[in-house]
Amino acid sequence: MSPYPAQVTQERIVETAWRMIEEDGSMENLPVSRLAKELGVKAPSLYRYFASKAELLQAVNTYTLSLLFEEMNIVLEGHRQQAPLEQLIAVAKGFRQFGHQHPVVYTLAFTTIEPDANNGGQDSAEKNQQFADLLRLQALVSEISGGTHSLTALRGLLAIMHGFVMLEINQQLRRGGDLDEAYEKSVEAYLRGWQNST
Amino acid sequence: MSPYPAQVTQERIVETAWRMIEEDGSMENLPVSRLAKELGVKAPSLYRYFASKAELLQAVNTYTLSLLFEEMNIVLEGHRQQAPLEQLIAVAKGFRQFGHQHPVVYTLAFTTIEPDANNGGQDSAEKNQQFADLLRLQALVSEISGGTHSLTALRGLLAIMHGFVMLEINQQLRRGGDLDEAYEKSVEAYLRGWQNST
DNA sequence: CCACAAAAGCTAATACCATTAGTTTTGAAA
DNA sequence: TTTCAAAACTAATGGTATTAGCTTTTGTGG
Repeated sequence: MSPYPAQVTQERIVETAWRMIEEDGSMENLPVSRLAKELGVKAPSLYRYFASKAELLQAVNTYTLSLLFEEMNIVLEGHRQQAPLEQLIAVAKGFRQFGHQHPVVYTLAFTTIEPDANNGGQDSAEKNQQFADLLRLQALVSEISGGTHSLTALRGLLAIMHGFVMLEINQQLRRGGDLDEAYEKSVEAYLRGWQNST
Repeated sequence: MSPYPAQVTQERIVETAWRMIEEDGSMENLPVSRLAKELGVKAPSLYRYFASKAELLQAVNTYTLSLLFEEMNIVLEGHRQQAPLEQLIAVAKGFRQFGHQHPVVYTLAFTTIEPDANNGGQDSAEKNQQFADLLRLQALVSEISGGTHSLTALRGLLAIMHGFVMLEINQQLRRGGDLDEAYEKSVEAYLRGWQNST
């Protein structure tokens, strides 16, 4: 069909970059040249697929978030029959586990400031799906906090999950003790706190 | 005493870098050459004071954390007479305010992985002071959670504060609503959750 | 007042990286 | 077999951190 069939695809570039960033353990230590070599291609060729390295990293972040949300959905599916509190705790555990499994790309995804009006109307179905996932989570939270504060309560839950994982990844919680337990107990305390607040 | 008195000091380099990083709004867009020019000096001269740019950024982070802890202490001083819950809420507000006022250096300080055994025994009094500050905070938390879980409860508090601020800075909480209120309500819920857990 | 030594700064060079311009290769279709 | 457009390549540009080696500065001791 096409003269000179492509040797790489956007998807393969993104997934390879994603893997290499995580393996290298550093966010910025992936020269385009090294990525290109891994793909069996020279560096300038990649600029046919991405306008800049920043745009590539943006795609990596989108990929990371899609994996994270997918993981959360799987967890929810596995706990369908349980009470909202148990479901939320399960989600929280899955969230943290994801952060531990992919600390570098996780951090990258949550610390890159995406230039707002940059991508005109790229709602991208990705974002729509993630929005729906969050609504689903909010519905669960709502059953604990009551509907009036469900968005507020969801935000706090996201904050405590993300904050804990980030502090752990950056080794800012090292004073001994069981961090697994600290995480679960904290999430439980947070949700319990919303229960008693008509 | 010394022939040829220095035109810059470590302290001035760090504080200038700190200010420029925040003003530029980007963590890595501060070439050593630009920092040097601002200091009225050429780039290589700075290597007399720091072994590498990474080491300089490390010093910037230490400076950021010292300001943050100082701020928290000021808040505590101003709320001496109040109940533990009010003191902790005040601290939480101050923490978030600091993050908003210095988002770039804040993020940098909390996302730079410091190579553990790098600096041999640099306990540096800075760290000791911050450790003492955290103990003071833990004592307050203890009066709500009970002593048994005070470290766990403190960790959760740090997580919710840091997580919320980080999500805000990276614009990952944008769905309208009052974020000021969401933050305060979430922190309150969290602490309330620890109260009922003998 | 003068010379000197060492601290501090400077110039020049190296190696690396992102990105661009222009050229070459490839394979399907005519 | 010739053509052509996509895709990849080579070569160059401009910017960066960092190093090596030289020059300047100035307090101090003669």
